[in-house]
Amino acid sequence: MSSKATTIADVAARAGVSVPTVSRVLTGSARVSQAKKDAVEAAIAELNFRPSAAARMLASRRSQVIAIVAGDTSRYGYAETIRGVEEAARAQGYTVMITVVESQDDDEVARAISATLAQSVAGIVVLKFDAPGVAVLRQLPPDVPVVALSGVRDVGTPQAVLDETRAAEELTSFLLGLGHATVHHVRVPPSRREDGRTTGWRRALRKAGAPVPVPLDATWEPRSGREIGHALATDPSVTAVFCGNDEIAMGVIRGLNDAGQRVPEDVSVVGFDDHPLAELWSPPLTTARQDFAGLGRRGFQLLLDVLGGSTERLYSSERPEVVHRESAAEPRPRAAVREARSVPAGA
Amino acid sequence: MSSKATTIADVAARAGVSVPTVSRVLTGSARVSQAKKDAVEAAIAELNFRPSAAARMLASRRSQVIAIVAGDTSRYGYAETIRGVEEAARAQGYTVMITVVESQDDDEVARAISATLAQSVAGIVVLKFDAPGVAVLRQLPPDVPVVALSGVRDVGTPQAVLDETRAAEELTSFLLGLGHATVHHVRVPPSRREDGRTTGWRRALRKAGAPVPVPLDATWEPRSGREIGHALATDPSVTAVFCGNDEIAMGVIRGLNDAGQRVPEDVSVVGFDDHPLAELWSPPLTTARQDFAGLGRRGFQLLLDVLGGSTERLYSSERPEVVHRESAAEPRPRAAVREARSVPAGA
DNA sequence: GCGCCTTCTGAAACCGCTATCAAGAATCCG
DNA sequence: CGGATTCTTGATAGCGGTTTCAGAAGGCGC
Repeated sequence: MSSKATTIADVAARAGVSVPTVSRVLTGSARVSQAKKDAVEAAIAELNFRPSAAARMLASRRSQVIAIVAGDTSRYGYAETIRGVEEAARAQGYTVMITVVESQDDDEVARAISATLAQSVAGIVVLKFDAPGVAVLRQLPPDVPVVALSGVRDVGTPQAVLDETRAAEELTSFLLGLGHATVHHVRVPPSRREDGRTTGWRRALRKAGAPVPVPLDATWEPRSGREIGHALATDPSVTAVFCGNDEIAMGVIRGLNDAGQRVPEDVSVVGFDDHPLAELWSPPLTTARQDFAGLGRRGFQLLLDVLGGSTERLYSSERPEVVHRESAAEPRPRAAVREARSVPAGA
Repeated sequence: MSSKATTIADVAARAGVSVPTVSRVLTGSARVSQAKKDAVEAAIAELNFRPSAAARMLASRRSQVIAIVAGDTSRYGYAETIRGVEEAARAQGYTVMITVVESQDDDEVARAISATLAQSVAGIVVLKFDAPGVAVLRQLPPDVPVVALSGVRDVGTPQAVLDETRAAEELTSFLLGLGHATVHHVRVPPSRREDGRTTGWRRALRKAGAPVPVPLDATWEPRSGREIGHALATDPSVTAVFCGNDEIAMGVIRGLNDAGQRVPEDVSVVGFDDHPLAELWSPPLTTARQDFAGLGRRGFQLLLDVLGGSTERLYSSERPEVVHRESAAEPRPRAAVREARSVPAGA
């Protein structure tokens, strides 16, 4: 589908050299006299020749395409991570293909893997943020160069991680340190039995000897947080809430507000990710900043290492930084809580 | 990089048929006796054979890959549109490749086009939301199947559009109808000299005979809206603001709030897009709902029509629906404005 | 039972490029 | 100055499929 049916043979004819010589200047695989090189380059320019990636791939058994396999492409963390991978790949002359895996259903996972592998990609970056991602990773043939990107370290595959467990623990401990008796948790759909964020939260509570409430489940939709906020508002033991991500936190805050609770005066709410709108929300969200684009870039770099045949321990971890803003504060004293509660709810 | 070096020849040998026969069952291009067909299918399954897309492409000069060319991948509208294209493409067995064009710089545009075309794609979907997208569309060789996705209709290329001009006009008129003397406008980086949203806004003001303030320019960052909000707060003639997108609107509202102005009591603010957080914002945003994913799906469908050789007028337009929420209200009476202004700003 | 038309099927060519290899030209050395 | 190297270069053989094309088989009418 290239502009014209211009092939390497046309270029060779125009430049008065053989086909392999053109190939050599194209790939730089061997020396070519300056004169012929110039002639070839001129011919390429004049003919506006573009080598066919398919033919190259076939002949050389090498490819400049990488695939990103993900359960979603448009949600904040996913989109940012993809952006990071793409940027890094582009900088190195790689093209990126995207495969979406809808579910962890065997057929769907097999379809996605098939579609990806059929393209003769050089390597794969799997976004292991959710169950489909995990499933793909498990079913991928073992000899395919692959890097996993996620929030929790796993054995096996080379991977880049944002250590959400540690960050969640820190965030929860911070809330506890403020004087809250415990911290409730609203989680987003987990990638496995338990998310790193949930683990970190639980760990912090355990360490502090605080009671561990049952986590509440939100969907990826921010509005699901709102309903949970309504529910939370009816429970006077709720004074601090740790949400699986900022969007859910915003929903929860909204729900709490609907029910007349103020944040952070009545309830503290923290999120996760440092979404671009987190700082603009009222109140501005205390959260853990996740550098998704950076995760993507690190992931691609790792893939490059794998492709280069590196035998080192291919692993890169980074810890999200807790960002203190205004959605978390000390709990109000017991008496004050009662009092506030009897007052009609105001904006 | 396929799992094994399994080729069609291996399958043929295993099934006891010739190579072309295997190819025939693979592509369904010609009848094959049921017996051999079964044998081939069994062999394919046993060998876990996956035909090489590169080889197929080369031999058949056809491709099941489409490219999405976009100036960005992670911002809301872009990410959603990409999701829509990908979904529709996947449903039809197409694989999608992504090419990002950073700028409208000639070299960069040429690089992106080259990278895309080298992959022998079946067709291209260009996100014509910004200047780089427009530039790519202009420089693409004329014989490449391409569909443009955007907010303003253009001549030439087949395209799917979300008619933002009409929606912007409607939104602005609505504000005017509420009693505002004029509507200020904060625009996002435009794709051309003037955006559809800006045009619609201007048109509504003209029709109503209202003064046309100079538009203010925001970047894509929500926080840039905040600064503009601060500036807007100092101008008493500002009673209604139409923002280029919801995120900017949120920033503007935040900025207005910082300066002690309330929305919608003191100033009405409307956005554009109906971002998932728009309904959760305080106040919930009045905006125009843009179905980006739908745009993407329509775009892919159009591309399929182009590829099918359709000669009809390939064009699909949809009009965003105005969503009425609480960020827009009648202006307060003149006297009241004065009075409010003399009161110290409070949260 | 024979010629003619369908169906199936395999041999061979080819898609556009790279890898291998050997030949010819240029350069070097004692 | 002859033989040994070192460079360039083109012929040739694939890469893993698909696409003619023609032959082999089976079906039909008379």
